[in-house]
Amino acid sequence: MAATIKDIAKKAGVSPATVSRVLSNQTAFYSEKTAKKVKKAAKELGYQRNTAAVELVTQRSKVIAAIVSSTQTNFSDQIIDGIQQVANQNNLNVIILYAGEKDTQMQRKALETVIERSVMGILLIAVDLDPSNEGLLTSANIPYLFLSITLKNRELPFITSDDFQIGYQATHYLIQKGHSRIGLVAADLESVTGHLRLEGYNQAMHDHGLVIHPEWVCDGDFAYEDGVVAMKQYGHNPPVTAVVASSDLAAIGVMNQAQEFGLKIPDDLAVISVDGTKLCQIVRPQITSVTQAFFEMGVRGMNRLINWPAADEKPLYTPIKIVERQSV
Amino acid sequence: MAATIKDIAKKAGVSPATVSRVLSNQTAFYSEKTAKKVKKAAKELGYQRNTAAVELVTQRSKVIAAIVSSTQTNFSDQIIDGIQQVANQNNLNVIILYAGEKDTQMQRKALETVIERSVMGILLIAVDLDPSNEGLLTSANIPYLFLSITLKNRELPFITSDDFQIGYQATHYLIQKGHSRIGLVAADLESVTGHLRLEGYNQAMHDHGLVIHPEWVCDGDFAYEDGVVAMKQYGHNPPVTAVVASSDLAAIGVMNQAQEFGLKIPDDLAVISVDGTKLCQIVRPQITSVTQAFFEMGVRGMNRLINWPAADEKPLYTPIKIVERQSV
DNA sequence: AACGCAATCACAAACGTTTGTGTATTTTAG
DNA sequence: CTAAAATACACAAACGTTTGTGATTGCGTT
Repeated sequence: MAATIKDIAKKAGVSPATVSRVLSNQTAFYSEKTAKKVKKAAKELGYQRNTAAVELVTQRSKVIAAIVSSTQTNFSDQIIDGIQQVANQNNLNVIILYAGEKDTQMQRKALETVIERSVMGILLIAVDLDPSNEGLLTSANIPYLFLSITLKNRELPFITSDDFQIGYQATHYLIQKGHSRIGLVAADLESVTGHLRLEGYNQAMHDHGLVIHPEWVCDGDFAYEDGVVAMKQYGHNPPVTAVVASSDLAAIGVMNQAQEFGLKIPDDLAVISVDGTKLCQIVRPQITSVTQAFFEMGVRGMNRLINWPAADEKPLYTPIKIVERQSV
Repeated sequence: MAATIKDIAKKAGVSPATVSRVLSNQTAFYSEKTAKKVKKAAKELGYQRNTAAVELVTQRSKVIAAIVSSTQTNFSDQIIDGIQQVANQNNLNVIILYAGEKDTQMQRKALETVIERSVMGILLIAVDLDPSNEGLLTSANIPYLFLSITLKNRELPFITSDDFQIGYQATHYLIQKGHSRIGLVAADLESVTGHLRLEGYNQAMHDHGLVIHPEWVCDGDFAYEDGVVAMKQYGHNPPVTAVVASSDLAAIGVMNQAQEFGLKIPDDLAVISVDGTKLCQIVRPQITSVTQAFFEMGVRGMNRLINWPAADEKPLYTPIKIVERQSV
């Protein structure tokens, strides 16, 4: 059904080789006259290039794969925006695949899909790769980069925010505002990310001579529900006067549950969240947050992939900043 | 670098043809003994199939493309979840592409990308296709389906909610609750979707003998900001006692601005939104909504694509239901 | 011992493109 | 006016796989 390069060649009275060179603008190889004939024929036939054939012969593709885990909060959109922007500038295509959350099978399937297609680069957004899938990725001979996650395996390249700093600065900010009894919510302690944030939190407490109460930190998974269960654990008379929540959604969870308890935000309980997505601006009170540079993560990730294998760019971390709103 | 089927053939001492058949489980063609040898060799070489070659020769692919426009609110995640589920059941791959919002260029590029790859089906999620790109889509000879949008061009197949019913039922619900002065916010009147919802709204008002005030309907684009500007237009002493907002985000916008004005929700102003995403549950007060069956849209869309070209399934609309929460 | 039939495999063509190389044709230089 | 150089094109191989068809083997039956 679909027209091929040979059909065009026949119609224009030239060889397929010439058609190919015209269509890919190899200006040194053809005259303007034949170019016109070829382009006209191509248009009339509604020609669409067959990418499979192109990639087969050229042995490379112009697509970047972004593998995203379905996260509780939706910061990945911002990262993908950054990716898209750079892709457009460089005439690359971006395809996005879902890898579930902590779903080894889906991770594997997504990886196999993109490796079989031999994409030119793989960006893994917030995916905590199962060790059993690492081999697949590393031996595929395709540039790859983790985004928005700190990994156990430090050999794997990644770009993210400095999670220790996130924990430290959030806590430090609350201390500066006069708080000394500070909780940590939805910490996700099994992950490196969560662990580092906890360390930052601990360090900040320690630096200011505050005593650390392990029962003030609540585990969780960045989810809204984790925020509410944490707050329920604190109870009507919370032992803390402020909490740092590890995601915007978790922060909303604690705020809602706190209000359920009749507590006023920020007077009875101050809240600072990490991420700083639009959610912070649309809830009331608006949430003061440690805002991450997600868009920039996407941009830098793409640039790094494009310039592969660049010498190791040093700065692995995108900046964070505290945006003051109404919740503390 | 990467191992091919020929390498395996050499290593296992068989022909490439046999390797191919073993690897694709054409059980009628080989003995268990050679199968073992082949599989062993394949594993040792870390073989990954070259999809470009496969698709070139078989002339078909196992990927479904989902083209999404970057929407204000994020219901597309739910649709994609539905798509993914069916895809997994049928051993298909899903790739997602962004088409910007009302960006003709990006639409065209996304379409060309998937057509060149001759995917087996295209799902367009909430993309309002520019007429200039219609030809591309329709002449590509690839099954396609629009999701979550009502189109001007009724020739194009789509699955969505019944927008007239959305407008009608939302309005009717408010009337039943005793309201007679009802506004319509962020209506997106240029789109068919917005137009139909307005018709539903008008019809419901008319059916109950209520007078229609055109100045009570505010245009917009489903965005949060559209909600706040609409509310600002209504002012401190709004002429309406209830509004239907055309998205959850827009509803939050009016609610926030209303509270800014010192109005209590739902006592001074009732709000019903359409969509019913998780946002409705996490804001306070929780928003009563006309909830759409996004997940089901994805599922039905996929099934329709898979069974292409099925006889025209009749029910083009997925169900909607009103979920009562706290905002009216 | 000769035959037929499965079972198992190898051969080779085909998919649509890119690209190195060869070959006419035209242009330029001397 | 001739030779060299540049231009414009065609030929054909190659990419990695699938699949129709033909060849070989081994077995059981007479």
